[in-house]
Amino acid sequence: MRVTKAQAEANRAHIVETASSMFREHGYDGIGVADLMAAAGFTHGGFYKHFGSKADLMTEAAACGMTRMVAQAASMDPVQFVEIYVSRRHRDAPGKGCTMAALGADASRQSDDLKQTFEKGTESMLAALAAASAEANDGDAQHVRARTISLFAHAIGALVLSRACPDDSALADEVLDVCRTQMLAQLATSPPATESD
Amino acid sequence: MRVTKAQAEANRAHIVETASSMFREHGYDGIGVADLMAAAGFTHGGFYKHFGSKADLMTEAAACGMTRMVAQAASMDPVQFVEIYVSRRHRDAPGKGCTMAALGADASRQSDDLKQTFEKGTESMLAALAAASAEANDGDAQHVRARTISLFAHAIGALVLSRACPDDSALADEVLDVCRTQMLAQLATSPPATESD
DNA sequence: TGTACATCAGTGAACGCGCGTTCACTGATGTAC
DNA sequence: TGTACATCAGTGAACGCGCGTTCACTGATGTAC
Repeated sequence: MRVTKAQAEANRAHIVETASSMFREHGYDGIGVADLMAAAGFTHGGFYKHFGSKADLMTEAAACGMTRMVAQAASMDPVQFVEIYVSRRHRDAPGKGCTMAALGADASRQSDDLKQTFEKGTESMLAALAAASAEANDGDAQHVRARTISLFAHAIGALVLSRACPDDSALADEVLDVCRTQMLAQLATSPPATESD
Repeated sequence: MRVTKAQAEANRAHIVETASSMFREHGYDGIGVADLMAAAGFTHGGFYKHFGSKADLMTEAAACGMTRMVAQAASMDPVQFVEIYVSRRHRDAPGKGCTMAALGADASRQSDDLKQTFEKGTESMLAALAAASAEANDGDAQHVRARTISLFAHAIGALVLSRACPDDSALADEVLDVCRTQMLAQLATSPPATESD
């Protein structure tokens, strides 16, 4: 049952998107090629017509997930970003959320190829966040970048810490609330001249 | 070859400690029972004389790793903690480092049993960090706790983000440096009355 | 303090299952004339 | 525009390997007398 070239490309893209979500939900080792293909509506045999290996799909899925998140972040100011990112909604739906928070720790044990994708995605993310931030604090790009990196790391940590708690854990919610408040307070302060380097 | 009861307990503890380190390095799915036992100096057959399952060992290893870290943190003030935790040395040696940073994301996809261990460990960690912090800011325990949670999350995020980058990545180092600076600046400011809730 | 027996930590082979990957096959699509 | 043939996306069975777990066995330790 050969399929239109355009259809084949669409199918491939659909597999990548499905995999991106499933990997975030279950981790790279928590979901198999057969299950991924089934979730996308195919049988596992055709997998290698599209990808060289599961590792290749992991890389493509990471790039896909990062790109999608960057597109979202680009349309927000930092305050909106924090409110959406550091939320129960995000924490409870990793399949729809940030690839770095869900898979960053996994990536650290995978190939440099995959890590390069994470690094590139991070740079894109920082650019998107800094662009919105720069409007307020234009002038000191270095400083904006530093604040943006710190903000992103803080948000990731809040999600990781909150997700490591059991369901209905009071601490899990407290972590999100406390970190969100802290981050918003941080954003509210105009860039202080506390810079040293 | 039966072994002294005391020796058996020592062996068991050694397996747990070895596993704690190996899990942090390779992830829960990245290392097998046979390899863990071999690393501890045994063959895999005896594993089930000590543990009911691999999942049980995961929980014990997490508790062990957390306890060890809490003991370290208890002897530091927050500034020391930040300087040691948010460092290249820590990032590059996950097997000797923080269980939450290495396995928190993995834990979120595991049993509630394991997550409860992570939650308990986190509470102990917060207590240890807050104890040192409280000396300076005694009075407002609520506020100290909030700052401590935020600090810990920030530190975890910095490590996760840095580790997701390839070896010799400039961004990986930048993330650590920027976050460390930010966190130390945060600690330097006396508790501001910015509290709202 | 000895002796006989039960216990059980540790060994190494084996089992069974799941997973990544391969392969022969199908039949619609693409292409050459 | 038709026709004949090559291509190749997708199917489903099969392979081989690794992993968690089980089991029969060993022999030193613990225990009862």
